Amino acid sequence: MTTATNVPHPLPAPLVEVIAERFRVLGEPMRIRLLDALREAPASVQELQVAIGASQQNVSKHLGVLLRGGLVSRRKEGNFSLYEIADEGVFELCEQVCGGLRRQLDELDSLLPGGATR
Amino acid sequence: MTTATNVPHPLPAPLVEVIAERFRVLGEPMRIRLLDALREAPASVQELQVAIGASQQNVSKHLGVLLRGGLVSRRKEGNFSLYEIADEGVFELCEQVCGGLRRQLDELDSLLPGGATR
DNA sequence: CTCGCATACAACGATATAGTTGTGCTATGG
DNA sequence: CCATAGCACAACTATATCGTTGTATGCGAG
Repeated sequence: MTTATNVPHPLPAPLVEVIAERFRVLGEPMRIRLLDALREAPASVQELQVAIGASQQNVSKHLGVLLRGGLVSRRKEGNFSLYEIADEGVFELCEQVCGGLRRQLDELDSLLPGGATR
Repeated sequence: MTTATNVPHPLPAPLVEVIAERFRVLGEPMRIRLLDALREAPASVQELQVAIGASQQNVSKHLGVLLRGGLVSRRKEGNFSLYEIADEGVFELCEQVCGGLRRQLDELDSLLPGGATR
């Protein structure tokens, strides 16, 4: 088991806020793309800007959100700022979301004329 | 293994949008609370309204968002609408988020004077 | 059929967020 | 010392979302 976190129910209000906050940080396509771009290795703002195709300011802004959210870490390397994934768990999160989406699609598929057997 | 979804990288743009969309749906405290309240059993709008302490309209609205997001399902039972968790995977998601939060706290804790040994 | 309850939907104001523009800060090189 | 590159931050506009108010719909009771 990768994560064993037994939480009480109903969830205490502050915890709910924190959980929602983390989801909200991830609820932006550009930030997902940034995290995906950082998947293999740390990168500078410029590299990410090129990889994603957005303005430097916008990339920096979203990286700031990810940084404050604790999802990435920043270290200055000479003239550059190198961003790095702080919690590899985010990829697991994304994969689980993909799994859920796939389940939904399969369910829809089985409702189509012909079902899932065709 | 509960979910085995191998996705290509970089993530194709439409997939990024869909993933972010799902996270965005979860990025609201009230919706987290609704899902948490539905954890054990399906419930009507009124029950959820009481359990959470929000207006009927607001509860119904957020349930609509969850419904359109495919996270809950709705079935009419006489005069009531019974909402039910559609994808149990959301709880796993929340627990993983909690795990990530705990890791962050532990890391911070180890940086305090006295470290994690005190 | 009329009334009342449970729910859904539309419109509105207030707040928040995304993306742009402009600018300041720091490090490197001449 | 000055110029430049890389990055972060503030201000601004447009859009989106939250929560509320008002109302419509559907079902059961009398």
